[in-house]
Amino acid sequence: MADEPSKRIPEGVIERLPLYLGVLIQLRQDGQATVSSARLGELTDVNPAQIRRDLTYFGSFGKRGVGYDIVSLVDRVQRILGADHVHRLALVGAGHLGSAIANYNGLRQHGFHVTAIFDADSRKVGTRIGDIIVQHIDDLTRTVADQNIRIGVLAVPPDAAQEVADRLIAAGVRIMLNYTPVIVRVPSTVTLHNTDPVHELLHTLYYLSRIDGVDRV
Amino acid sequence: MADEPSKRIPEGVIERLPLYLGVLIQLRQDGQATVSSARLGELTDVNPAQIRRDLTYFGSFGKRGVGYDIVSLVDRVQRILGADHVHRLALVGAGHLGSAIANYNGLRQHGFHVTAIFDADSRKVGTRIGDIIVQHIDDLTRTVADQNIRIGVLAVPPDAAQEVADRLIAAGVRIMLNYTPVIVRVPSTVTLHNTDPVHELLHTLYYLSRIDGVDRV
DNA sequence: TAGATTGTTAATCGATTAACAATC
DNA sequence: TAGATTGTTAATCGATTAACAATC
Repeated sequence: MADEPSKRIPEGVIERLPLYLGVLIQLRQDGQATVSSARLGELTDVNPAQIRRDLTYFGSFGKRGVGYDIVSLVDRVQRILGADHVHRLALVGAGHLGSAIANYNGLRQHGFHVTAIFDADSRKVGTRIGDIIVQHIDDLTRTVADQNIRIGVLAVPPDAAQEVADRLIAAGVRIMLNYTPVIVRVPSTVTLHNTDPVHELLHTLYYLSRIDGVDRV
Repeated sequence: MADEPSKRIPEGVIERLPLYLGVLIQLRQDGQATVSSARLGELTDVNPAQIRRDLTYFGSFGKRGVGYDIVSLVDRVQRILGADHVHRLALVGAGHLGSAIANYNGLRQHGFHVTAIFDADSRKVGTRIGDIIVQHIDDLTRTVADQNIRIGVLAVPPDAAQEVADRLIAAGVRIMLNYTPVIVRVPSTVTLHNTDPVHELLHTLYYLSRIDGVDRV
């Protein structure tokens, strides 16, 4: 593969690529042709030198004196991330959170297609969220395997999290997004990403208590 | 303040504290009295030396040969983060995502009380989510100021994000959780945290494409 | 050419971790 | 006491950034 890295790529680089991509797509939509690392730095709050360095891990995509061609850079970054083709998603949990995720347009724009939704509540089974009919969770293993789905999203109640995760993995899922507060155990072959609003709030909260006195109730 | 740090605390330390806290609360619930950094390391996937180092930024809370007293460590970490008292939250957007957040129990358990919900859709105004009656977004400024709310959550459509953010900040919000894919601009006095499932997926996706061949459609 | 901006080096900065003396 | 585990130092590791030669 042309984009295959020669050295180990720092985690931080991979975290920033989606950020660059988002801004680049925006610029492309605005009809811009090229962009400098300086401008990209303003738009993303990242040091321009860092942007240039991040990109050179994968090749040299810019033109000295000019900048980066936006259309081709979008293309390169998408290829690096593996976002240049469609990925099917299995969503487990058809509650408010599940519905929000299934209806979120941004996913489809980036090639993420939710093609299966599961719930344990039989009253929800058979209802539709967008184009997809909710299936019973007992059909998870078969459907995920049949559709060859590699990405799973956990939007279930906490006590179901680990069991559902195990089932998804057994059915072939390799990437999991966990929207549950539970610490889910996965084998090292699976990439797990946790999103808990509590963690995020607690984290930002620290800075609040330092900045101003805070009203202690 | 007893917990006031003497040196600059690395960002990573603050990010890990909520993780430790979650596990510690779990252990407390299980009736454990003490925990070693080794055990905490297993449960959080963090190097034990790092846990010890992280904690010593704020004092020495452990006992050599014994470990850490769980009850008092929970207390200390909560105080460090500012999670030892109640924080009111303003939630903007009463759609699926907003409902999911408002109904999420974990928030309340950590002292985060959603006390105001706003929406621009007049059909939603007056309806109830949990205990809270949805207000029209035009009441945002007054309510947020009156209730002295410092934390805002953006769960609105993308094109409304920046404007709502501006209103929240003008009304006194200092911490913002952005569940919108938009890059929101905030003054340096405001702490912003972005959560976009697309970014998270793109990020994990990179590792998938390296691990196995991936089925290119 | 003159001006702009990349790609890359080298210096700096900061974070992680191994190791161990202190001590419960 | 002997064993366990902290707190802390020092070494390692890795990431960020300033600076500038290359070059469009």
